[in-house]
Amino acid sequence: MNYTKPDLTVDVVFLTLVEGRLKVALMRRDKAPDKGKWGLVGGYIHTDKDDDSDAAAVRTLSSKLDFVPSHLEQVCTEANAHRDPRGWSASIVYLALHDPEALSNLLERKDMQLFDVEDGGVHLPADMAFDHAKLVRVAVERFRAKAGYSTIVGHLLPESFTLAELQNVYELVRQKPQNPANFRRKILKLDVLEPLGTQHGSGRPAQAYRLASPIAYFDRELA
Amino acid sequence: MNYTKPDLTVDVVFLTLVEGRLKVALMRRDKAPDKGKWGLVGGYIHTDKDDDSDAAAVRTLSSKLDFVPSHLEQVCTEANAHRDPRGWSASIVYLALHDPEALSNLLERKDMQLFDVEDGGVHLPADMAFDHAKLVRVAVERFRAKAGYSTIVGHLLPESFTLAELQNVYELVRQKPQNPANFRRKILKLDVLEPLGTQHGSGRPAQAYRLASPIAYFDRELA
DNA sequence: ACAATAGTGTCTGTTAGACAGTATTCA
DNA sequence: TGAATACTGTCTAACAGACACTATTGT
Repeated sequence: MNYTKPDLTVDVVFLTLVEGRLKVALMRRDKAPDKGKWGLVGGYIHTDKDDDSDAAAVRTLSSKLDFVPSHLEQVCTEANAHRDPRGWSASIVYLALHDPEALSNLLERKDMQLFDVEDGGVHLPADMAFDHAKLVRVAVERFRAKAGYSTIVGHLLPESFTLAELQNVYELVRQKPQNPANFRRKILKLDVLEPLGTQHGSGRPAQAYRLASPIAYFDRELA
Repeated sequence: MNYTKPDLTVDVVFLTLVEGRLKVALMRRDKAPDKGKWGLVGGYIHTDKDDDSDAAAVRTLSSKLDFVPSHLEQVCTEANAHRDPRGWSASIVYLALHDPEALSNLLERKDMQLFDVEDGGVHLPADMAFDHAKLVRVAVERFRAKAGYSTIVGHLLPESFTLAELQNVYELVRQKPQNPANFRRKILKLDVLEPLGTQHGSGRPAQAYRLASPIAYFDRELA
């Protein structure tokens, strides 16, 4: 058994929704390699502190952003000889989602910024660290796909939301307009929402809902 | 940066279909730890030989089984402090599929055997190595789910197959009987099959097909 | 001719999509 | 009262599921 062990890291693609556009949180790297470039929130797995890779992702988010998002799931593992100039390396990629409300204080940090991932990522920084542009693309693709057959998009909204808000998020993520009457019927029939109070806006007040469980799956594409 | 690097391995859940039952290929471990127990086809990533983790999976299959399956995809990565008694370890889990035809010669090897994964895995060996029982469960679950909205099950059949054969596989994997007339209409309308010649059996000969592409996805559950 | 398997026609209930209409609030 | 937004009713076309029927082979 003579071979060098690869490095093992976690990288988190943290998405949120600002002004109707999907954004990813990137941090400016303060260390070589790729110092100064924008990269994902990530870091080495610490075998002395992390019980498993999920815990490593949570610890990384806590320590770098001081924040734990409402949804976190593993996407894939990117592992090859070329992604890091230092040599063979593996990164367990996570997708994180949270509503933007709680993020305002994070945005004042100079080393973190939200970048628009819409339009195929043309608004991302031109020279991102390592293969992180690809990791963003893969995670966003997975997210858009999963949005079609699950309630995952609920995590981009505050806990309590109206059907109009939910429909709006579906439309943004799936890039397809929905008919309000049909959207309402479809999602209510799925029985995944729990009614809360009413929410007041500029017209008739709307019934508020929350997700009955963190995530539910459908057997057909909803939107 | 002071921490010990975790071990990084690939483990392949190799499934095939024998006598109408889904089987997984397991090998008897010839080394400690867990020597003598049944485990997945797997091994360390060799940073000197493997360009990426997919290549490591292929090399492992080639060297241990002398065989490369028709379908191979990454499922997830299981990474924690407890799965290997030697310490923190990460395994990139792969799902592999192949029709059983080419496997007959492999079955004569004493260190490899096919185990039935049906009925919730009750026919698997009682004491499997490491967390491999869980890895089998996760990969089989993923496979059954993906079978519902893709042509992935085609890889459990020879390249050329009839609709009756395909329907049979769907029924086995999804554990739900299908109406032949409706199944035929649904799958043909999806336009994922390419007609070949005809295949003769004990009644009227059937049109043979093959997958038009290695895998295609549907927007609703097919079966 | 008959058994066996492949494939088609057609009816019915359910669902998706379109869109008109009603309900409830605020200014 | 009117603007704005929430919600409901209803029509139609498409589709899923059930099942009766026809087609083509081997024996």
